[in-house]
This record gives sequence, C-alpha cells and structure tokens, in this order.
Amino acid sequence: MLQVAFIREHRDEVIERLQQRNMDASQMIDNVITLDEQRRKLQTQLDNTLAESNTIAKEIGNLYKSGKASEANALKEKGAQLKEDSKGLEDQLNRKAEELTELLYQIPNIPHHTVPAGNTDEDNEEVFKEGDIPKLHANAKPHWELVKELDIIDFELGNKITGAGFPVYKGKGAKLQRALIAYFLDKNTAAGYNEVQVPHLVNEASGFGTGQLPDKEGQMYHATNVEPSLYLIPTGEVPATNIYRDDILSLSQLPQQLTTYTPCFRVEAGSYGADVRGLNRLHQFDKVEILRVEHPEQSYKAFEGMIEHVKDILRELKLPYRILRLCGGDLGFAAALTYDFEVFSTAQDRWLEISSVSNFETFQSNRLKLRFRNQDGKTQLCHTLNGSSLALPRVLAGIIENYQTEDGIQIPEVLIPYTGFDKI
RNA sequence: GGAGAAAUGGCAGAGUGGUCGAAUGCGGCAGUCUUGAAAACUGUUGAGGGUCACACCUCCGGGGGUUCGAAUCCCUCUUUCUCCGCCA
Repeated sequence: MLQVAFIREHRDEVIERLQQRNMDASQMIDNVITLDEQRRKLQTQLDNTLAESNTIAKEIGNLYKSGKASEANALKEKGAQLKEDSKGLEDQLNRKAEELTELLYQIPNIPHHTVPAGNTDEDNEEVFKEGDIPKLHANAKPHWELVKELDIIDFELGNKITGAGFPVYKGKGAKLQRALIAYFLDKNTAAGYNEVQVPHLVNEASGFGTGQLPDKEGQMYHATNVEPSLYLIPTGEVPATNIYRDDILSLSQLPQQLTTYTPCFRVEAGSYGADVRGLNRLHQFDKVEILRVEHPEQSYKAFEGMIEHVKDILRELKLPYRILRLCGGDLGFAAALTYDFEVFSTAQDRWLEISSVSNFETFQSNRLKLRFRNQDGKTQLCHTLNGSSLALPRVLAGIIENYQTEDGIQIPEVLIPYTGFDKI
C-alpha cells in the first residue's frame, strides 16, 4: 500500500505514474488526501480531549492527597464528561481511519519508470532471449500426451481424488519433480539464499501483508471452518515475506535472502481452453521461491541479481527462454517492476511462463511494517522482492517436451545426479 | 486433553491503582582516554501518530471492562513454560 504522506506530497506525480496502469486515479488520490486531512483533524481533537482528561485526573489525585475531597469530587464529573467526548471522537476517528485504509488498499503500486505502456500481455516488452529451440522428431507430442503414455503424471487419478487441476505424479515423474526441487534449492542456497520451510496456510493478516488480500480474495482457497479462518497459500511469498512483518532490521541485517519450497494453491476461476491443458495451469502446483529484503538503494541491483540467478538456472537446464518486462496493464497489483521468464515449448509451439521476478519497493513493507534503522538511526521502510526459481509444472512441461526423443525423454544433465536416471 | 505458572523496551529483569513510557543490568550508539583497540568513565538509546519545530496523544501479549485515573484490579482470547496423559 502506498504511503499517505507520499501521496499527500506527490499528488500529481502519483496520478501521472498510475496512468501507466491505464487507470485514472485522480479521484481516488484526492479522496485519500481529503480523508487523511479529516483523520488528522479528528486525531488532534481527540488528543486534546485526552490531554485535558489526563490533566484533570492528575489534579484529582493531588486534591485527594491534600485532603480536598469535595473539590476532587466536583472535578470527577468533568472528567467523566471528557471521557464520553473522547469515546465519541474515537469512534469517528476509527471510522475515518478505516475508510482511508480501505481506499488505500484499492490503489496499486506505482510502476517503475522503465515499465512500458500497454494494456495486455501482448504489450510486454521482450528484453532478453537465449537458448536454442530444439528441432524435434516428426512424432513429437505435447507433454499431456507424453506423460500419459509414460504414466508419469496422472490427471484423471487426481481428478478422482480431488478434482481437475490436482495431478498425481508417479514413478519417474514424481522423482523428476523431487529432483527439480532439490536442484533449485541447492542452486538458491549456493547463491546465498537461506532455506526455510514455512506454513502452507496463513492467517488474514499475512494475506494483507503481502497484498493478496483484499485484491485476490477469490483466488485463494479459504478454510472457514476454523476460527480464525485460514487461507491456503497461493505462493510461498506469502508466508516467507510475512516472516518479517512488524520487524525493524538493523543495517547489518540487510539484505535478507530466503528461499522456500512450497506447494501453491490457486482457485483459477474462469480458466478454460488450451491454455489450461495438462500442466499449463493447475490448482495445486509446487514452486521454489526466492525472496529478498533490501535497502531501498540496493533493491534494483538485487533485482538484477535475481534475474541473473534465474537465467543461470535456465542455462544449466538448457531450456530456451525469454525475459519480458511486463507492461503497465499486465503488472501485478503490488509490483513496481516485474520480469517474466518464459520457456519455449517446442511441442506446443508457445511460450510458458515459468518465473516472475518482482520488486515491490515499499508497497509490501508499508503494509507489513517492515523497516530498517538507517544511518541516521531513523526507521525507514525496506524494499521487498521475490521471484520464482522456479515454478515446477511448466519447467517439467518444458523439459518433457523439449527433451523428448523417439525413445523417451532425456533428463537434463544437471539433474541426473538428483534423479539417478538419465531417461524416462 | 488435564493441573499449575507466566507474558513488561534489542535481551535480562523490577514495578499490585495517581509521582511509570516504565528502575536496574547487559547490549547498541556517541564522546573522553589511547598510536589504534580493549578496559574504565561520561552521555545517549523503544515504536507509532501529530507539529515547521515544540507541545501533546497512543502503545507494558490481543480484545473488552471497572475507575476521575490502569503495566498494576476484573473478564476473555492467544501464546509460552512446568507436571501428567495421549500421539505421527
């Protein structure tokens, strides 16, 4: 969420930069400024009332001590009246503050100045491309056919147990999946990310902290038969980032680098057609995530570092990929800048998104109250970043499709030590 | 699941109705001393709101209550610890 003080001081700039998202925020921004003014006015009134009430309470204490009970009793009435006043003011203040917060929740992050204009994914800007697209044999097939023939991923079985979008990985398919997870985690920890295992259900405060709530309420599975209700995580980002909620880090604690492997659960309502075939879109999938908490001056350098890291993994896997800089219209609610990685699937003849690296700047940390103590000893909001390294199903799809041969699927060399076999 | 105890600033730990945003110690920061460091000494050191800056307000696990006044009393929830039971 954007900082009110920033909005107040940079009204025109905020409106102008949000236009990059194809939204006219002027009305919202002006409402924020008005609500904030009203809020502060009420706060002052309340403070003054409480100050008076405090003074009287002290006086009464002194009067009792000096034995002037009757005078003290006279003052009590006034104190009671002030208390009543303060309650009324407090109610008004809370309502106003809530209204302001709700409005702020609806305003997305300000795009980074490099974010290109545009409405849809067609307007995303390709910034990098690497790797050879393999020439497949004549009988090459998409992964959903291959995995069925080889009996390594069973969609129908998952459908029986749970429903569509919850596949069962079997035999070498399961092993390959596990190999990828181990390989990703090893790469990430070698690069300095600390491995953590986190809960797969989170409370409401965590959902708000990273910005999934209230924006993506409908996208998350929600367990409501427990009190308080819990959400199944749509990404490891949510629990991992919330590790830092309400923290004040020292300069020496920055940067923080985490990596975590988690399943991810997404409702994905309204999806249909070829986009969602096979592994392309699931309700449950695995992902290894990398996450950083950075000094604001370092965050874009860190962003580049994360991009290079993901590149390195894809190079090792020898998968052809490209990097897109998301346009304003495609940029996620909380992100200031996002680069998507896409692997080319030869058999499907299309690009599959396998990673998304974002800098949220202070958007998440403002909600999280994640701060650090700067050189002047003042608290200041950190920048948060995260990215997938990587999302499993589409990497799996990319490997299965691009590495297919007439007599089975070759395993990428770097994975063989993890799988223990070189062909499926 | 049962019984008991507890939750205070970065940490430890005082504080049972007004003089408490809170003793003291440790840690942190700054200074003195030193060639430099350590030690010692001196000062300083929670967060948020508000203000040009002060003033002022809020916060002692969360929420609610009693009172003119709550860290302190009451209710409730959560968490932690000890003992017992059960269990992957």
